[in-house]
Amino acid sequence: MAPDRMVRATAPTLEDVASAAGVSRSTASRVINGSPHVSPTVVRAVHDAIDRLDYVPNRAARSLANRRTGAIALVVPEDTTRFFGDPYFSAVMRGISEVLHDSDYVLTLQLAHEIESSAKTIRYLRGGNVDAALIVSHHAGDHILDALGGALPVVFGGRPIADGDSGAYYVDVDNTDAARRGVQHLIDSGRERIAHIAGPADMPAGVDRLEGWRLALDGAGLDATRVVHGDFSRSGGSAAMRLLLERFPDLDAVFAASDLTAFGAMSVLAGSGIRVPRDVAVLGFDDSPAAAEHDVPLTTVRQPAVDMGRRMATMAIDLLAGREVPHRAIMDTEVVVRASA
Amino acid sequence: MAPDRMVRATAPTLEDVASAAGVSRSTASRVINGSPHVSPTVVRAVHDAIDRLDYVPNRAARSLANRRTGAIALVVPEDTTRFFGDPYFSAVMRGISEVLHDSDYVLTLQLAHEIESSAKTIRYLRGGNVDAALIVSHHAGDHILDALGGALPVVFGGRPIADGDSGAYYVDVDNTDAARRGVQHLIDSGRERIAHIAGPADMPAGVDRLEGWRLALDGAGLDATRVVHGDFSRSGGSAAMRLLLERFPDLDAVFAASDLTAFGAMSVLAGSGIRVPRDVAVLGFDDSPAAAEHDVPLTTVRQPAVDMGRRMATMAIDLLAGREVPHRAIMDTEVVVRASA
DNA sequence: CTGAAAGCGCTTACAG
DNA sequence: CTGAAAGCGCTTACAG
Repeated sequence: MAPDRMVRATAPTLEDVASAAGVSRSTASRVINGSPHVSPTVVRAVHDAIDRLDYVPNRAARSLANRRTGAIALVVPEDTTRFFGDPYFSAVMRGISEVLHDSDYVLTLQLAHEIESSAKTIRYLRGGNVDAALIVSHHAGDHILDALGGALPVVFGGRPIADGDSGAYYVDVDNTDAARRGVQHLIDSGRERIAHIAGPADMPAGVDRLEGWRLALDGAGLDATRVVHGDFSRSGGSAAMRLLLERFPDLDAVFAASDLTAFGAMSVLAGSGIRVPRDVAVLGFDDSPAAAEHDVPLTTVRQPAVDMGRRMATMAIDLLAGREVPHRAIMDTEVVVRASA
Repeated sequence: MAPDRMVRATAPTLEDVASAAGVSRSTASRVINGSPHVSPTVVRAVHDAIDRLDYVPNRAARSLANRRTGAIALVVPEDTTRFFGDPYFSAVMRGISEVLHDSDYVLTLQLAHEIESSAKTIRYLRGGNVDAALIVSHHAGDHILDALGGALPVVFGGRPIADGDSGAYYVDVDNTDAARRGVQHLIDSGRERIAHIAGPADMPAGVDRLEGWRLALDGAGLDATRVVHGDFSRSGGSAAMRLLLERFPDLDAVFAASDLTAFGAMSVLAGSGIRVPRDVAVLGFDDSPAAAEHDVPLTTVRQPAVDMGRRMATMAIDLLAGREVPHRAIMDTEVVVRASA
């Protein structure tokens, strides 16, 4: 077989496999696609032939014949600098990539960095280039869904804006409750003047976490006015912390809407000679890899980002397989207590 | 036309375009592929038909017929946490994505996060699923090239390890000279005890920058012994800085092998009450977006990461188009002086 | 359980 | 400059 393999200039086709196994093309195809109605002997023979010939099905031919592309798009409608700078997104992406890697789908990447490129992306998605789309963003809205017009299954990472009757599929956490529980930890450990560096007011994750903070404080009869908006970024956290210090110098705790925000805040606190957690407790949100490694290990609300990515991919695959899939998957969160609070 | 479009359940094919334009399928195909031998009138008619029908060529059919996939793979053989945590990589990726977005190629993503998945990646790349591969890594070696066996064009981001007669294509900067010039700036501003937090000893970028540091110090007759190895990460920078402070408490400057490393180092310096740049000057490498935004804006050696990504993609496209392409593209660097040094 | 045959939607020599 | 025809490598009813 070996010399045979070396002689052939072109890759083996299904035809080659079939004749090597002594069956028809149809049967070989059935084996490859795992059809249940094939005799064990034949299955054996075909698999042997495949191994011997080192056969890999031609994606294009298969796709043309069965009208599926075998590709799933990952769409990133965020500012890419921010996207890549946020460990939450990397983790989600990793989860997606893992699942797809173990499936027969390939992952196609669409960074919609420019405004005009988003039209191009829509065109690409509608053009039958992929079987489904995964949209990872903090603020993707329904307009994308509308623009897609149901042309293909879409799964969002994070509840899309204006999720009403849109029937969108998404995976998320209960940001409100997660934040509430995190802040409750602050309260339980005796903090009374708890500030919040919120996320953007136009993103569900930002709004919901702010709401959770408020709920916890209200529940404890504490003042919920010490709030400043950040943008989930590190530098935004620094700026917000400076503002907070100026406006509410009496604060004894800060709940940052993201770990990145918390890091920025902590660097300002350190620069101001304020000790964490002695003077000010700091609570983050994410439990990114850096949280545990920080100088002062960060107490934070963990959301299972990698799992969320895995789930997104799995939902898409299930949808494509025609399985029943719930529209929303809400993952568990957990308050991870370390040194900062 | 409109009602016609709404009635048809299935997407228009080349056949539809051809008949709408009153030409044969062959001719329509020629127009679409920009063949020079078509009469202007016909070109017009076909384009009109395309617009009217909102025609998008079927990728699979085209690929099957012309034996090209129209896809380029982005392979990331790095620990993904690190990959996404490093702004250099995001920038490269962005550049790649931009160019491909404007081309007819789609970007396919292969995160080779697990050891075993790398075999799968190789299989995928060899299996005719993509036309070319872009490998972005700090330490990709020739074994990948060997494993690929010349099955498809490959362009590396960063000089691959053991780049001898391998004939690899890559884009990079002259790390040695860039580092040398950066350190020279430190020397020119009067620093005399200049330490270095190096990158890993098994990565070209780490080794070359270390060499550049050494060259500059040697050239000035300064001592080149204050060195500790980091890993390009922020936490690695912190750890290395602590070590440096312990072993060489007299240092008056630090050249960090990456901006991330510099940030980690600066946080330790701040924590130790050491002022930057007054007590210790800090020089980074990258000029990542965060460099300018840092509390103490970072003086650093800029490498044009986005452009490097663009170049990688362009090289691959040129290679696929059969154009002559130099094996290496070395991009310019620049010492960006800000506050930290 | 298996095979012959049609068909997926393009591209590309080959003639003219 | 243009068309008829073959072919790319699969999948999938349709028979048997």
